[in-house]
Amino acid sequence: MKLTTKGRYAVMAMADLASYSREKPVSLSEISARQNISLAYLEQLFLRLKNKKLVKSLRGSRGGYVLDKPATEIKLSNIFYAVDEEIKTLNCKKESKKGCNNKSVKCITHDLWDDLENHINDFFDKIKLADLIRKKNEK
Amino acid sequence: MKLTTKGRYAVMAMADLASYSREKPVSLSEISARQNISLAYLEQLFLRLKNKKLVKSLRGSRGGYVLDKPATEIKLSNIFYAVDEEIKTLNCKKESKKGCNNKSVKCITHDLWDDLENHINDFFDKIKLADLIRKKNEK
DNA sequence: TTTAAACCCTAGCAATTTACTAGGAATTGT
DNA sequence: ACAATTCCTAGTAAATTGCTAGGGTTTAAA
Repeated sequence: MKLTTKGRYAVMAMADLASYSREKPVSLSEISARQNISLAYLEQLFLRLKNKKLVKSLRGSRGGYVLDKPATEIKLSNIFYAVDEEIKTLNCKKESKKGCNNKSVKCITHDLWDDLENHINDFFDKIKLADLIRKKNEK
Repeated sequence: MKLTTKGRYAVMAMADLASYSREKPVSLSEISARQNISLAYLEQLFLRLKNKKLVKSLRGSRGGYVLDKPATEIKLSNIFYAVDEEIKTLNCKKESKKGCNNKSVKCITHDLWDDLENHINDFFDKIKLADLIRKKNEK
């Protein structure tokens, strides 16, 4: 069970953006340099973040990105969702409450994995981008 | 972020074992049939579970496995650890509290991933095999 | 004493997923 | 004009996953 770079990088980049885009947009090459993430990979992530209205882009020279809403209103779960970082603990269907592994009954541990998924999602639901920045500045 | 079959199957198999091995050992082919997990794959998992003293084997005909300690004393985290299902959220080193991504400073989100890891581990530390069985029987 | 049912153990491998790279097009400030 | 940027799609090497294969060894029971 491990976090992929998609989710990890997306949160890192958003935190970077939130820290540095007070006055002017931040270009991906800046973020790339500061966070050590390849530029082309960042571009892919920001396409999705833009589609989900988490960031706004300013094209052309001196362009870049800014947050599309206050950092206090962006949950980490929003970021994860935007870049398709999925929390998947079940292979049986979630909706159909019975019928796992091609059987007619719910598997023994079905509810367990469901609980785990909720447990993790709660974690990301509770934390806002602003919380990350605050923590960083406190040090 | 997804759970691999190693951890998932191991917990399912252990829950099955705990439910059915009251009087006599349970063979892997029984578990394989009930849980829909390939026999050869189960064998691999049980080798590890045995090494970590979570189950005891009885070889030969009519043999099988039994729990090596009461279901109340087996945490899900023990099972995960036994089969190497790792919870990994960081790619930077955990011990060295600074120095992520080949840089000299801790990355912005280092503590976040650390917290997430603890959050997930807590979940598996709190739940015992016996809890799964109890839940199942209550229904 | 033979046989079958079980555990024991290692190696290998196909399919999938991940983590990118490549290559270009469109936009805009200077 | 031109340099810096975002925009967009494809492709692909490496790693990981989820097994399978194939041979042991042990033991109860016929």
